[in-house]
Amino acid sequence: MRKPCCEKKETNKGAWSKQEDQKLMDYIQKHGEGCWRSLPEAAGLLRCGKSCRLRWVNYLRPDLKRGNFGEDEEDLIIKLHALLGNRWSLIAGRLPGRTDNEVKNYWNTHLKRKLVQLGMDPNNHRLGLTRPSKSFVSNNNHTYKAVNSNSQALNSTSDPAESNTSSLPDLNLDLTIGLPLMD
DNA sequence: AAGGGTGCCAACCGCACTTCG
DNA sequence: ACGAAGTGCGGTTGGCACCCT
Repeated sequence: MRKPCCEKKETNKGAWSKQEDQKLMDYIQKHGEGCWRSLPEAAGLLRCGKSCRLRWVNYLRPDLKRGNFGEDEEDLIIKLHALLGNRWSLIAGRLPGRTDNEVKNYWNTHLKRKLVQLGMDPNNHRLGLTRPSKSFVSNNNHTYKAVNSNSQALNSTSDPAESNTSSLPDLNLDLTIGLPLMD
């Protein structure tokens, strides 16, 4: 059994103060990202490394685009979710300035409901169809799993990309991931 | 004005994966 | 090859703000 990351020391929890944000930003500006475990102590923060990373990634990063999602972003999220399921980090990776947490929250609060209103099942993006949450065997003996229920969904014998093509026939998204540019 | 209900979002938790000695 | 440590990801929750009665 693995120890929790912040067991040894007393750490702050809950909302971040402005001072804490400032300390974290100052430290990362000077030293860059990484070494999250040792960062809190080095930066003078009573937080666990995980908490620091989350705060930076989801809130403090300078390239974040705050504010409402545009219609094009909504469309893209819906299409990507149809293809990838709940792979929020992958989906967020296609939306510059958006974080996985933000995309996930937006999906759960807005887009899920929107699809339901349009008569679509948010789990599989099919019109008027719902699948049971557990895996089952379909008529043609393919085993399906609910796309929403876990991250292993794409490993099932019939992945969402394949099973959703009937409702999203014209998608042509380039999902290749490029290597970061080196100097 | 007050209390309850609901929605939203930031943050936490636990697990899986990756890296390193 | 193996185990420990570090990191990332997705699900869930807590709490605040707003709305309705």
